[in-house]
Amino acid sequence: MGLEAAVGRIRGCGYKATPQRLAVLEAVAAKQHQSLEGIRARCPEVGMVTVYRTLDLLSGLGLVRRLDLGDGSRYELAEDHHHHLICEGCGGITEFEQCPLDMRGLPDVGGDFEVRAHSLEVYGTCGDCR
Amino acid sequence: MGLEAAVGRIRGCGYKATPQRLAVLEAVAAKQHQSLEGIRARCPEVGMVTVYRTLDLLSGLGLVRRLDLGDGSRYELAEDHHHHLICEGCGGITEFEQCPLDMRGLPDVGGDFEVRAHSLEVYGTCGDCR
DNA sequence: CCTGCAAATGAAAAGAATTTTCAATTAATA
DNA sequence: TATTAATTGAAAATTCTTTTCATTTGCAGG
Repeated sequence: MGLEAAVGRIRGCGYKATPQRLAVLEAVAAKQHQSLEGIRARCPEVGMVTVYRTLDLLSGLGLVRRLDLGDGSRYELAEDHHHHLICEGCGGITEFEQCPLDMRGLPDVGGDFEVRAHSLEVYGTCGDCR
Repeated sequence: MGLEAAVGRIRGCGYKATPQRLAVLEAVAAKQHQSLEGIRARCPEVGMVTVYRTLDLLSGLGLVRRLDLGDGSRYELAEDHHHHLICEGCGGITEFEQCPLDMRGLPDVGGDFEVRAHSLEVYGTCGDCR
């Protein structure tokens, strides 16, 4: 999603597209899986409080996704559906698009439970760390 | 895993099986997916600091698992391999054992990346909330 | 069954992280 | 361009977590 599309989404939901909000969004977009600290460093002109509030807002709008991979919160641009490969050696995070799930046959799924989304994290050791 | 087995595991790793540690472990075991607050309520005789330290220890020993399902940290007894079905309506959490993953064919997996574990959370709406 | 000692505990303090408050500013509509 | 409600940011408040350190205790060895 481009910047203008994001502006549209923000305005479309009745919020203002302020420079601070766009700066935070761009900071998140600059690199996937950043911590709050990393994001803050990329938009130092935006006050801390506003960063917190904006990440909440953008998460609520579905523009940004909050991750928890074991170390505090991280954020990523919510563009495509993907999962994470996390190396326990170096902490590196890789994304992969291919979705190895087959929900058919799950007990409740398809019956009572209506699936909206899912998240999958795979932990292990990457080639370099082995 | 029974209580004695847990005591064995704690002692076996060179730690003391104190009443506080057992109380925290039992508190976690009383109900899956409890928040810190919930656990604390089940062992009010144990100091807050000790609860924090004990959960760290038990996680490290692999007796307890820390979850993050969107709202702060939750804890569960690390017994069997299972995944979570999370209802976004009522917040209810259901476990399911069946593992709908087929990792074969994943790009890096099986090649460079050595998988140790994975976690899968499925979000949606349960029957009651529909 | 005692004893000694390193490990563990808990209270208080320190330190982080996050949220609230509120006056001043600003985006967007008419 | 004027108006207005939303937004911002600084400070304060609150909440969460960790550190410190004196006291207590589990448990291995005698």
